[in-house]
Amino acid sequence: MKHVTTPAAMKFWMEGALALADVEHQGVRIDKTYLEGAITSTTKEINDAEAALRSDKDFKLWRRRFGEKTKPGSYDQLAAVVFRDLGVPSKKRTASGDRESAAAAAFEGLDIPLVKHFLTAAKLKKARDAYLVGIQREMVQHDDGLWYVHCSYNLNSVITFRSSCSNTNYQNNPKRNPKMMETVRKCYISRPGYRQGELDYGQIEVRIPCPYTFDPVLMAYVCDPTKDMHRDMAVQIFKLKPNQVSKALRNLVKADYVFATFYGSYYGLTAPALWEGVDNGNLTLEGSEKTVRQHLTDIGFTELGTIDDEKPEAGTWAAHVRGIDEDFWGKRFKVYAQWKRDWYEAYCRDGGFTMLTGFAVHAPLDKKQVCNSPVQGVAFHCLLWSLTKLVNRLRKYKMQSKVIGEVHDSINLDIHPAELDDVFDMATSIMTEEIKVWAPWLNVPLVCECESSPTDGSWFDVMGMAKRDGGYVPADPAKWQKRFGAWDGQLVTA
DNA sequence: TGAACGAGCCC
DNA sequence: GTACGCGCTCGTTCA
Repeated sequence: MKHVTTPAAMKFWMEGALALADVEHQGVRIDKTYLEGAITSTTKEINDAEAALRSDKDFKLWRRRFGEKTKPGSYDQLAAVVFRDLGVPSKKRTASGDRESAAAAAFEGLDIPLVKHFLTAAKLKKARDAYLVGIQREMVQHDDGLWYVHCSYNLNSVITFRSSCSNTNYQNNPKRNPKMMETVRKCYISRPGYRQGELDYGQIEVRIPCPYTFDPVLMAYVCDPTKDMHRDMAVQIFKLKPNQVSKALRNLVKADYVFATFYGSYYGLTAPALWEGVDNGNLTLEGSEKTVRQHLTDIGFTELGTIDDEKPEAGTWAAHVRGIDEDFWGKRFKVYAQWKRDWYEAYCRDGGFTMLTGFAVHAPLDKKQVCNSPVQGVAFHCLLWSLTKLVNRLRKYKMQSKVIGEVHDSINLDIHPAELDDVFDMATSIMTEEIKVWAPWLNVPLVCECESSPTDGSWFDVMGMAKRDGGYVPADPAKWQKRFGAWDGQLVTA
């Protein structure tokens, strides 16, 4: 057998399991009073949204079709009413092809109050039932009289050798939707007198491809802090000057083009996503009132173009993005593209591959999985190695700070205020320097981003920290001041 | 009662 | 020649 998991990888995995057991044992403190209030108020909002749904003029069609079986939470029923009774043309079908898709994306660009009320209620129900009620079900009282959840971290359920988390899943708490994020993350609070801390591996998903591919362009992007791949791609895709790229447009390109394309997407999916994305956020050019949509019209893009087996018609947005794809893999990241071909060919020849961390894989995978899983797996292994070191070192030095969670590329802690600088220095040393001894194959630097809440803060309250004059302070002091008042440094208030 | 499915949240 | 990777949890539907 050519590919065999190394004894070192086995040992690493077992030690990681022990460290995660310690994380599970610590648990995350829950604000029980806030949680109960949030469930009550969210329930009220759900009732209001469902009342609006029931009194909508189109709801009589729903009644007529489903009668006593009417369920205002049913996506099946929503699809029937909208795409049959209202005669709205559907853009896509479900995976099985059984019916029209009723996912939120299928209604983009439509202004149907019935749908708006349904989706408002659905989002609120998600927040309440999957998150708030999930936390409530799992929380337990400790001897200190306070309430905690103890999630399970699993190392045996992910084919890429990442971790997963269940009961409840700490790894998918809302972050993008501001209201949902606030509602849910305020449940997770610090132990009395502690701070919520977060240690992120910055850009790890574009750094780990470097030791596999040695792509010089990618390596230059992650080694030079003045370079910005997402901004560059926004400039190219939207034909702008760098200073016209807003943060929101950069984020759109980052999520819906760069990452999607790295993971194996293509213009057939990314072109429509960008086309609709500029309208969803009503994006404008930086320092201007002009919308990105108007800009696209001005430079001649007035049609998305069709996505089918044929090449999209010249002059359409789809044809333009197709050209971007060709440049992306054919020129900009051509070394990465060649690695993908070589790596997949070797997998087919050998019946498997071995990750940089020594994990052998023999599973039947498609090309995307073969090329993505060694990157995602190894990115997580860097996190797990660091987490294990940190857990063991905090114990060794009898420190009071505790690791309480992990989200693939970040570590969450309850940090004792007196230990704030020490924990951040220790973590930075482990995550950026000591890791190089364990991972000598790293050919680009790894970076650690430190975040903290005020003392007694919640997960909602964490903000970026920066080291100045030997100690850590808010990276954006004005923002911190506005939200929390004076920076409380390492003052011990408990 | 349980499984399949569709949906939506995370990295 | 190909068409976004990996999870967990929920409600609906149906056997």
